[in-house]
Amino acid sequence: MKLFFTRYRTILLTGVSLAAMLVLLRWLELRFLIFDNAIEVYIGAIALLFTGLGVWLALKLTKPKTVIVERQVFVATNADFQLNETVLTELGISKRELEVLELMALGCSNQEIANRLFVSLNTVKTHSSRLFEKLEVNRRTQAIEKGKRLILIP
Amino acid sequence: MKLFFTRYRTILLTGVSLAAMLVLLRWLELRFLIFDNAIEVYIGAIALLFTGLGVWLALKLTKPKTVIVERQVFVATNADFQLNETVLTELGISKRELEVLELMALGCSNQEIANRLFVSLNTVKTHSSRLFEKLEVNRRTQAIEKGKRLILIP
DNA sequence: AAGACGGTCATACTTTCGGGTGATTTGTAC
DNA sequence: GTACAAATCACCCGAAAGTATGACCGTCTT
Repeated sequence: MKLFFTRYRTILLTGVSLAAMLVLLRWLELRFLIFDNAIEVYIGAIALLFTGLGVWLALKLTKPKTVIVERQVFVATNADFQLNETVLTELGISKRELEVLELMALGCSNQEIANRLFVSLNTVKTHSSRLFEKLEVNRRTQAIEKGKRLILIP
Repeated sequence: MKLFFTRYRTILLTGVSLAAMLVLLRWLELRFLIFDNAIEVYIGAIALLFTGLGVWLALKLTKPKTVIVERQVFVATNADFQLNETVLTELGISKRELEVLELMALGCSNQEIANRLFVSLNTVKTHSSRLFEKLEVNRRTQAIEKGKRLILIP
């Protein structure tokens, strides 16, 4: 139950808020029928409400406009990186685990890795902890160091 | 196919729920047309209009979200490590801070660094936190990555 | 002498990590 | 068609990491 809620939280909340809005509309409609001199207030409320809805929709659905800000960065040329697949198979490290390791080495937090791989934070934790077992380390920094030594990452 | 679904689940479901909402609105509109007078149609038009206004407002007034793209400037591959002292002095990184960075890159925890340098855990935290400021990073993994790129550590 | 700087340490607090456990689903190999 | 590995996700809890702030003490400079 809790699982279901966390998984579809956004959708549920969206649904609930829409429903609430409809109820509110209905209520306003009833009030309007009773006090029929309040039409301007009613219209105003509607306008406000749906302006808000529009803003929300736009913010929710727009893709971020990308403004490219160039910044010079020093980078060591590791063009000679050749993944050591032998070690990879020997240690039984899966594709996904390697991806996690790569992102770790770039300095990503677990949450950032989760966002990039389109999986949950818990999944990343599972991957990383399996990875640590296979690399026989306890920390992500050690994993990065060992990964570089074993040529699993550039 | 299934992969596609899982990856874009949120987006798909959002789309579906929006579609459902539109259908609902359409249905309500029809009800109004059939059973009631034109006032509801009017209200509906207002709602639509102001939803549009909201969208327009949001799009017009929202600051563009900036995505910083780093342009890579290649630097000679240093097979044998040669500390980049220029960057070191430019960023104002002290000797002690560099030592902490080196040990971090070896995978040491703060406590281990403290033991190795014969200082307290809190001191290591202070050093690392100053280091992060100077390197403009938030995590030790990012510090390691940037340190390697700037050739502060091998 | 005053100030800047680097190094040291502390307290208090928040966030992130990592370990442990259990579960479902899916694709593949047998 | 079942057995298995890989991938996914959840929950709990304690440890580690990181933030913010303040303080003290040498050394070096002006």
